[in-house]
Amino acid sequence: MDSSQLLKGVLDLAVLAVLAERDGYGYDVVRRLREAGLEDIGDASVYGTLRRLFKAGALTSYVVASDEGPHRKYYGLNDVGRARLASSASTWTSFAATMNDLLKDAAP
Amino acid sequence: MDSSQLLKGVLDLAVLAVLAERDGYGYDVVRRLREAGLEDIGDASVYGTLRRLFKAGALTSYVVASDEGPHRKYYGLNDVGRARLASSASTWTSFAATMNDLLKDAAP
DNA sequence: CACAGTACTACGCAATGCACAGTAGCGGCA
DNA sequence: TGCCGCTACTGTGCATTGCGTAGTACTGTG
Repeated sequence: MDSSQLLKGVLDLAVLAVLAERDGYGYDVVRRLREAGLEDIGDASVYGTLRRLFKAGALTSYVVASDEGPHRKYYGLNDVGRARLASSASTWTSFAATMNDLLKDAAP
Repeated sequence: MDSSQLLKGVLDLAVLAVLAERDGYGYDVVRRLREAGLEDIGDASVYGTLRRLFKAGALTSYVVASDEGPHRKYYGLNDVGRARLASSASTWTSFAATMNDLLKDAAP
């Protein structure tokens, strides 16, 4: 099964979760998500998600010059983002529990 | 958070799971999914999924007359469907585990 | 200077859940 | 009889969103 569809609606949550640990810029978020196990994630998806979340008012953004490459656009959570993370996380948790029950009944 | 996006890529799995318990027709599958906890599921989504899975060769289909309403189009798993259920279930399980780890780190 | 790695942007596609509308059979009720 | 509500299914079109691809641009290395 292609796991890409599983990310729908969850990528926001995943991005918020890694930014909750510490601020990060796009390329960095991609690497952290891949290290966390989301290996097949596309970089364009992450950049798109960051822009969406920022546009939705859930993230702060500041540019930092780097001496190891181009400038870096850092993102961090604000109050809206933290609230969104909390609410999304609880929705995810109960949804995952429901799915696990379903699967348990089907394949005991 | 809107849970509808969470269903992306998982509705197939949920439908396969309920059909693994026993054959069912569209309306019945909708009810069973709602009882299982997927309360906001739309009926058109389920009918669409059943058609998609059938077209993909994962389901058998037979029509049964009913004396309590219109005819009922039953669906059941075949070998392809069972294989798909097993593979999707394992993908889901590991994906869910990854997400739970991510969330645990973010909100300990 | 070519090239690899880093970092970001923009465009368009494909999958899919869902709303809405339509068709149709059945039983109950006034 | 006529209407309503429940059951049951189909078809159309839309919105969201992850991703592929291409393009821009900076830095250090050989």
